[in-house]
Amino acid sequence: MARIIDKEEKRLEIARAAIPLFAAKNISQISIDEIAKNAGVAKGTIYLYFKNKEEIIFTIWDMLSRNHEEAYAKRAINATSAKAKILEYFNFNECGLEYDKEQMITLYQHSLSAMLIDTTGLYTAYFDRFIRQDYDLISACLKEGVQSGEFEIDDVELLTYTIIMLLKGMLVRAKASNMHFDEAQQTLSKHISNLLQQYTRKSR
Amino acid sequence: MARIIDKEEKRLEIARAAIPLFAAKNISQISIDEIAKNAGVAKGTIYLYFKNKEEIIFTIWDMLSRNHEEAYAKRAINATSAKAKILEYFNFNECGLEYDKEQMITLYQHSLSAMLIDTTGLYTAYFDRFIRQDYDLISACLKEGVQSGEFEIDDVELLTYTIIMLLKGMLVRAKASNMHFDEAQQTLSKHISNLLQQYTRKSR
Amino acid sequence: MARIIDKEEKRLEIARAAIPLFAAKNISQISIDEIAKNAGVAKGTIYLYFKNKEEIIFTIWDMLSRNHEEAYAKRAINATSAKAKILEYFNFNECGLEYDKEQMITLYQHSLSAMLIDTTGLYTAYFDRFIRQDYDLISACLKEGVQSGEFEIDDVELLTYTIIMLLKGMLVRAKASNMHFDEAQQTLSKHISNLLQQYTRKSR
Amino acid sequence: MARIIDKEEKRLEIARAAIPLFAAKNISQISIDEIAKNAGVAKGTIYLYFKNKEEIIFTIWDMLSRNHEEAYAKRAINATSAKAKILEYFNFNECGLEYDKEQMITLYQHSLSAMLIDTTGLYTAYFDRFIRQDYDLISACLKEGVQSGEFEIDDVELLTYTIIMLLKGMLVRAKASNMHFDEAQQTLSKHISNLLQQYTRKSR
DNA sequence: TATGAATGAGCATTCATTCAT
DNA sequence: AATGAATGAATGCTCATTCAT
Repeated sequence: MARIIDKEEKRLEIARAAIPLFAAKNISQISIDEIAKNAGVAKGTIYLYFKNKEEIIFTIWDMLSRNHEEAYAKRAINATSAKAKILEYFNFNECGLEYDKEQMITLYQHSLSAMLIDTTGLYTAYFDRFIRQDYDLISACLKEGVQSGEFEIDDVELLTYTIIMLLKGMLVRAKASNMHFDEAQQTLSKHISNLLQQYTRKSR
Repeated sequence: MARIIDKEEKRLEIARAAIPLFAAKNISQISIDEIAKNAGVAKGTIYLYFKNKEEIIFTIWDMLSRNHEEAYAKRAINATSAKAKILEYFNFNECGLEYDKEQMITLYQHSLSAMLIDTTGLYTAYFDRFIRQDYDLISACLKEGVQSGEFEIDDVELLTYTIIMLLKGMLVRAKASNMHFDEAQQTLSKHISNLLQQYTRKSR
Repeated sequence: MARIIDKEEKRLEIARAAIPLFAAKNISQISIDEIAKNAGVAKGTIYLYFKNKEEIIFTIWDMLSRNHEEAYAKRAINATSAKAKILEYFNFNECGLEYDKEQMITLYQHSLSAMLIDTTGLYTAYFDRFIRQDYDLISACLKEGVQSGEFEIDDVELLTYTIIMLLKGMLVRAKASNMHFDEAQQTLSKHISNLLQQYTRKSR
Repeated sequence: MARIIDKEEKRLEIARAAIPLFAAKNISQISIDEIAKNAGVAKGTIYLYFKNKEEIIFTIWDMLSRNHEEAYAKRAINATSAKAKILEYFNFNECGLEYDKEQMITLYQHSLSAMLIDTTGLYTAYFDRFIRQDYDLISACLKEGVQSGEFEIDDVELLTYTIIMLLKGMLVRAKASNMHFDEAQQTLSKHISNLLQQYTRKSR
């Protein structure tokens, strides 16, 4: 009998151990050797769990994304308005209690960076999936808000994309202005809140 | 004097010759050798004009930025409203007739990417300067619009940043959705136009 | 006793399962992992039956050699002349019905290749044994032919080696010219037949 | 001005320096590092003169082949008979005075080995070219001999290939029997001589 | 007997930069 | 000013073999 090992758990463990590395440096600047040492395994062991370096970063992004989704699912229940729901979706405070928030934002920025120079289509496709997810949720909220009379919106699609673009824009600005997580989070919320205010029915 | 101009001209020539390369590939994927061959000079010669690879890309970005500024300066004269002025500022159609538009947007995306993973602060500082330029111009326009009664804006700074973030967000979205220049340009204009509409005084 | 037979049988089974692999690729390009998967056992199990990778290929070559010997033994009975006997010895058509002929010739070529770059002496010694076997049989046939008046040969040893070298040369030529088994077999037979013709007593 | 360097000469120098390595070990067992150190240059320098490892070995083989051709051209003039010409063609004694003969035969054996396991077609194509060269020369000699009445041959093509195959077979046998150059050379000559004797017109 | 997780040495190739000419 | 030959550090990935279970 071979050693009993939860392959999936070990996989995630290795990925988790690599998070600080990926948050500190550019993907291309991180060597498999470093990742292995950080995870406390040999170089070859990495390849028992991941096909290549890219798969590691994708795994990390998946973990973060799932964490965010789960955290949002819990909090969304308490959201009383469509606006609150959307703001909650863009609240990255409570997702991934276990992870450092500064690391999280950096990872997000790195994923954005990787996508922007992607020539293989791999990163682009991966990223596009997330944009679609965001699109579905936000447009659903907006439509719900329109239905309930909370919002008055001519072009829901347009506004949905405006909001999505604001998030990406915020990540860029946060990096350029050297913002910390909290400031970036607050600024983003303020922007979205202010934007939605414009579409909120005044007569109520 | 003539010498200095010659030297500067050769510098720009080398940089210009490298534009297609930088538009086609990631910065890290372009070798000095390629740049030298494209410029028709020897590898060592590159180092007579540029301290390192990064200086070349900065030079290119400077060229593009200057082109855009100049093109905008010409067109801004004809803009009758503050809104028109802002939209004109985000019109990248006429700047740099000599450059391919698709290349331009790609270069912009690449600069964004480089900034997002910058650990030296070099790219970040460089990028931040552009954001500040944008900020100054847009906020000036908005204030002008408020003064003239065209707009009604509570928080000019906030709106200024919203607009700036929309541009960055558009670049990200364009890459993720594999948009071509024209589509991206039109979409951006529509977003900004729609946004400014919300702040346009209705009673007129 | 039964145990031992079982063990030997499993050994051969693993080796047999590896034949297509060794025929398709160079020895150094085949991993133990592949061999294990092809045999339906775990990697570690391979090492219970073979000391190392080389032992596997030796086992395969032994199997093929034995098959050929057995097939020849059956057919040799019907050979009426010394010439026919020799030609029969170089007839690889009926040996190893179970194996693909193209695979067999490739395996032979690979063994030749391995021997030619052998620095350990392991492959060389192994190969030399086969050459000796061939030598014994062919020279015996030739002597028999001389005795019976079928042949007229000055230097039996020389002719024996000429024939042996023709076989090796044929394998080389078959690879270089991308010949299939049938063509190679026919060409070889023709060469040997023609050669022996020169030593056949004409006055009969 | 850059240093004046005879690129082709340096290329050959590096290749020449690698000969003992390629004679001592299998191609795949030789690292670029070793080749560089043997040539007294840095690893990267190798790639200024060769596209990859294979190009080095091909260059070496080319050198040997050219040497042999040149040496043969000189000696062939003195050959009085077709038989002498052919034997001279298979005399590797005087070609490449500068090279060690044992190394030469080993290199030839290694080239054979590489071809026999070639799956890319690269080595096979390279090798096939040499076989064709041999074919052209030998068949020309044989035809000449037939014309002059020296030989009586039914099937020149067949005999040509027999001779070619004998050379390849000799290389294999030399390795298997651990022969040194001189012995192998003499044995080969004897085989060919004896073979051609069979086709020599007796009535003269 | 059988497993399969873990190991870690080994290697071709690229490329920014230097500097002798 | 211009050249381009030379450098050598840096790295992802494979795989035979071991060994705890």
